[in-house]
Amino acid sequence: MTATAAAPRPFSNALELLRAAKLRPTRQRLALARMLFETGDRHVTAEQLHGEARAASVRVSLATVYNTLHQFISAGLLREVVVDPGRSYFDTNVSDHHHFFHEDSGHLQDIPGERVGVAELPAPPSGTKIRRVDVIIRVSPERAR
Amino acid sequence: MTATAAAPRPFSNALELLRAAKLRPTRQRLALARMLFETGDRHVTAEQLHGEARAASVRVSLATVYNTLHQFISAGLLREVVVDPGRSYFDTNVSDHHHFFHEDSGHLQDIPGERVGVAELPAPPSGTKIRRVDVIIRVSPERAR
DNA sequence: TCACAATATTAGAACTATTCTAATCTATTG
DNA sequence: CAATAGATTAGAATAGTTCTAATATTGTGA
Repeated sequence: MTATAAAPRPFSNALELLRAAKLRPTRQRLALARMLFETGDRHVTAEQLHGEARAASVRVSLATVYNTLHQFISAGLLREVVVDPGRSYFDTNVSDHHHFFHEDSGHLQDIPGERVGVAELPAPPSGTKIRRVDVIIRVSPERAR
Repeated sequence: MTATAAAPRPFSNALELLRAAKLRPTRQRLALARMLFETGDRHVTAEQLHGEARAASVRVSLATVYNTLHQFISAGLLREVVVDPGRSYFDTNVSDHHHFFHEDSGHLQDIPGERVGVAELPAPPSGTKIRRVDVIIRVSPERAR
């Protein structure tokens, strides 16, 4: 049993990753994939990523950034984290984990380790199935509020 | 020690509740408070509440619905639940509890009992304080997806 | 009760994040 | 290298929410 396309990460490079996801390796997708996956885990908004791309002289439209992010989600390379009304965060860490959300700065941070979990997970309402459990720990500066 | 203004709920009526929150009992606020608090726990969006009001022939603008919801949040009568990008839910249950979110229908539901909690709550990042812990269990119809 | 000041409400404009459209461009395949 | 399927784009459109500034209502103190 060797490494297969189903494995969620260890892609040595963006090109491989796009191939595995059956997405044409266009200039834009390659650049975005590199920005997202070649550094450690990241939490970005579409606007942030777009800004970053332009700052790096990658010519890409905001529409393409959105398209690409959604394609990456469908491919299981990315997941969306909902913490702020009217702003979507995209998380490159797709393993089971949860988040600290810094309410003042809007910064999102993985909770390290596998230490957080829900005690006594309740049964889902009948006829439904649990798709995901999100734990958001909202924090703000000690003295604030 | 009799009932005081600090107690979060048992208000027999909307008028009392507004008084305790130091909000003038205007026609609109009274109507909205009744719709929100005189039946059991509710989860509504601003648009839903607005529609309901109009259906009940309460003349109130959407702007006022938003203003009022935010004032109720500030007064601790309501809390916001963030589960859906670009849509805010307002929850009349302000006690410690968590939610099932039905991804297909957009329906939000309290998880009954005090059974859900986070095991081994991690320490917050230094310099910060935990303001709230949200657990969202996302469900969808058994067969769907 | 009345007049006044403080507070609320409103319609509609504005704003933000996101999605859509349909025209143009690019990658892949034979 | 031509044909075609798929990708990108600018800009328009949309959805939810907030803002603005004009008007209306409420509580108060005489």
